[in-house]
Amino acid sequence: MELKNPLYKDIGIHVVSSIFTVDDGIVKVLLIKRTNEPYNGYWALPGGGLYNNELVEAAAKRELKEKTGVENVNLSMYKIFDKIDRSPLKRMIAIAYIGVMDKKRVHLLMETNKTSLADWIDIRNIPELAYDHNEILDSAIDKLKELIQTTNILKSLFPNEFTLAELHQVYESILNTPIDRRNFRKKMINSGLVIDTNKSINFKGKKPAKLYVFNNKINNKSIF
Amino acid sequence: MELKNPLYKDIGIHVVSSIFTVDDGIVKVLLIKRTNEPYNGYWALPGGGLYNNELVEAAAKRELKEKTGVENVNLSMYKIFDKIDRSPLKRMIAIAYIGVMDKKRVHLLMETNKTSLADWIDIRNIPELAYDHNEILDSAIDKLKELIQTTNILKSLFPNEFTLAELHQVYESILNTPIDRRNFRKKMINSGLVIDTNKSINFKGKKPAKLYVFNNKINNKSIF
DNA sequence: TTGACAAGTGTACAATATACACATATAATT
DNA sequence: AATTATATGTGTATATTGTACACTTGTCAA
Repeated sequence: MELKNPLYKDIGIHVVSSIFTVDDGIVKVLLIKRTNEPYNGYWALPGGGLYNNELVEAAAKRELKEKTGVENVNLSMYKIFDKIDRSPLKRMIAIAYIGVMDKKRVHLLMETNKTSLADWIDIRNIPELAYDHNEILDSAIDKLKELIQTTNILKSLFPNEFTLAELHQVYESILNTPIDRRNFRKKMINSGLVIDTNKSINFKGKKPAKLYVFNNKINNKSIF
Repeated sequence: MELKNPLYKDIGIHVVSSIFTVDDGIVKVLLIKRTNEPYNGYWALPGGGLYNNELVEAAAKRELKEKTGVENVNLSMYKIFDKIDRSPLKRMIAIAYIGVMDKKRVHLLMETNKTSLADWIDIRNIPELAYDHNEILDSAIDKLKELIQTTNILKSLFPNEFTLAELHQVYESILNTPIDRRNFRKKMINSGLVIDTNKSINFKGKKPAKLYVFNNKINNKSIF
């Protein structure tokens, strides 16, 4: 096909991921510290350029592994960031993904690899990020709030068994609002998002708590 | 920034739009007949390449106007289509948009312009389309069903006053299911999506029907 | 045995959804 | 002028779901 605009080939495609975890009630996002220009020394969302022979989501996963060491994460595309000047060197269109991980199951590349040092950062205390990544992260947080109410995205945070008390605390942390404990239990069970395993776990001095797992089928209506 | 993959610059970005209308109860989509290779003679969704100096949504609007004559349409990005071989000549990533138009307010370019002839096609009778456009259109139809229940996207179909009977017929056509007339009315009014104008219109031999307009604020919870 | 603790369950009330029936305004007919 | 056909407009009883709130239970430690 004939292309009208000679600069057409000069648009780059980036993938950017906002990976969240909940660490003892604190919602955190996975950031990398840049060690080269542009934005040398700034924190940024992990991401990078798309290769010609890979799918966009595969690129997001590859960059995530290369930059942070995190792998085996489910990603959902949620938005495109395309302002002309959002990257200083050349036009870059960012395709943004969102994901959730269990921090404890991840080994971060804490040694400096070619470009980055990764860490989990409290979302209530995000510094000035490289590029337009503050804007990308803000919209990812909004999307996360939506996704935990309509999908089983938190399955990645609790890949195995969990108690409803643990899940309750995560919902309150992410939605940043108190939720009645008893109604939360009813809604979670009725929504079909979680399944009773008929097993339970003992904590010292407390009544044993039932263990649940996430359902694999994805629901479609909002829980709250 | 150093790019690892020498083929990186060879990925093209396409925009593709699925524009819907409802014509006497029939849901139709705006297609163009291709008049050059590849897929010469096939129907296709209107779209084309992104220029270096324009926003993605602006490209979708520009291509829509060039290929069909349709302008002043609100577009919503809903998905990316990125299979490696979805376009035969070079790798093309399609960014897909959805929109709604009042057919009566549009003058299509029915004369052949450089590449296309446009027409409204019944979605129950879609032919084999160029590229992966059947797949793109199918997912657009699903998205349309979702959007009419959570946004005022149908404002484009009824930019001015309308009766609830007219709107009711459109909902039944798009959702392809009967909806109780009285409950539809209550939900529509209570949802805040529509506003009573306190005006009415007379049809021969029938009780005058109240006229409504769409609210500009966008709701966020499903109506049905 | 008792107390502390968080887990687990129930219930009354409010709000919303659903199914369904009758009254009303207009124009054409007699 | 009264009657009729047609689609508009409104109401209500019931079921379902959401919300607010209180008591009971199982374990460990004192």
